[in-house]
Amino acid sequence: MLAPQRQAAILDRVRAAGGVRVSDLAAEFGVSDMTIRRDLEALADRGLLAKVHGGATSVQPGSTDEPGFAAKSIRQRSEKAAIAVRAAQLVTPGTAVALSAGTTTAELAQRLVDVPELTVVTNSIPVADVFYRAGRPDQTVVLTGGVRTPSDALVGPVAVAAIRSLHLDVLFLGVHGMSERAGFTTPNLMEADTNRALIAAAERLVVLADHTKWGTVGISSIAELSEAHVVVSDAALPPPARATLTEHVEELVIVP
Amino acid sequence: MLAPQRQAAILDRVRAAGGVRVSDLAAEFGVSDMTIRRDLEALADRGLLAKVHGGATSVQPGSTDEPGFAAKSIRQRSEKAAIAVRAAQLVTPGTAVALSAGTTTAELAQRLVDVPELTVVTNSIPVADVFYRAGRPDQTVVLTGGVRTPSDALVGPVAVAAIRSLHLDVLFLGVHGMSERAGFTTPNLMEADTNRALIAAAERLVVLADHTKWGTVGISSIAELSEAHVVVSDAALPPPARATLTEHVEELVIVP
DNA sequence: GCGGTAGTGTTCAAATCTGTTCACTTGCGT
DNA sequence: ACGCAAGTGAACAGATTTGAACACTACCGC
Repeated sequence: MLAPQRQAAILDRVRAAGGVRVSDLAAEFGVSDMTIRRDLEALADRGLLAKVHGGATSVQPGSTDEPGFAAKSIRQRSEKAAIAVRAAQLVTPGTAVALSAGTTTAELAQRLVDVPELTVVTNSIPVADVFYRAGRPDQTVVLTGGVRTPSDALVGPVAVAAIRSLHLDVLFLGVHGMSERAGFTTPNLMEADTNRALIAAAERLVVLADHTKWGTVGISSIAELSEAHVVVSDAALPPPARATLTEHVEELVIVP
Repeated sequence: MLAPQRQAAILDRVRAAGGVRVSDLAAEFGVSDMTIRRDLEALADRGLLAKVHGGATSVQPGSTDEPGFAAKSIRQRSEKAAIAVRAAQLVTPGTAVALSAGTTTAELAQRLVDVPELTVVTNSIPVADVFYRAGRPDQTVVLTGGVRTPSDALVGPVAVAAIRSLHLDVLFLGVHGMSERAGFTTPNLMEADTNRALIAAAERLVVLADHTKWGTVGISSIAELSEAHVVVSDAALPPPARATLTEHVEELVIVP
């Protein structure tokens, strides 16, 4: 077995089990402890796991801040952050806003903890956590109920029923794909249901989608392009996409 | 198991149950008391929990509580654990159970992750977390929505509405106080509403209450004593309390 | 108050893990 | 053929973790 293969396998083990032991890996791959240690050191240098006495553990997300998720997505994250900053400007103090589940909306949540008198409705546990940790007494956070998906969203009939009983001023929706034909889409059927309920409960719809989302089509449609009032995206969005979006939505906001 | 993994697991337990005992953890992880103490010390140094005589508690309540309260709650933990073990025996695989918020129900949750085909409804984020981390595909966990209280319970109209749409076989209810006159009580008005909704949605009501709860009266009544089908308590419950409870409820279960 | 029980921290030894150094093999290009 | 760089294994000294013993302390019931 080649070293890069072995390291990839180690990484899988760490991700799956949460932690590995040097001695176990050495026995399993039939190499010496030293070799495993060197593998772990290489992986730790790339920020893919954390070396500890006796082995290694997966890097725990959220413990400190955002320890390098993967080198390649750094740039995309800064675009998401920029989109979140711009979207935060669309929020008026004292209103009721909804945030769907997703990394971009989680980023937006961080920017909204300073908005006074805000009422926030979300089906994302991480998003609710952001506001809860801030602990502002003038803000109200409502978590919709439901069944938890692997991406920490709450979905299903309970979530939909909870959302139906509420009326929001504006929904910030993170999507997985958008195209002229399919509109806004997600790969998760249950999440699509929940998101449609959120759209129905909100006066206005703001979609947050970086340029990589254009042309991607998830299995399940959430809404037509024309249902969005505002789409916030980044400068790398190609001109044809801009033209199509401008045609369908009230306002297309591009962040630098 | 690696030391950092063990410490992370300890932290989870503390957050879920509000407190842990050294001896319990030592038995659970198969290490010596000293090792657990050193883990707790390391975590306490990082401000992640508070060490007390006999174990550790979540760092939250340290600011307002009089000294001694935390230690006392730790000492009662083994009683709560025994109550949880006994209550777990009342659960039939394949049924739909509800768990209210509270440290005792969190303890019970740990005992229920091994029950096959279980559907769990709860308004407690820590309880939902316990099942979510176990990640059993045959179990369904439904989190009711609502506004988050300082004790990580979800309450309010959204929670009540979500619960009303569901029908459960049995509810395990943790209470803060019980007495003949006031029945089962809690100090939190909003939680009382949610708990009443849970009672209405469930066929049977099992109340979990260690002996210290007898004679305590919270501001808000949840239910009459006679509304409970089963009460599970511990051996330190005084004879007069036993007599009164036996008179009102179908079954009084005392754990040794 | 006072004794008994349970919990705590210190100290020490054993076990285990770690990184460094050096030797060896293998594949590659000059 | 030769050098050489990368990868690996072995040995060893030093560091870390763990468990047990023991003297000390805190808490509870009486």
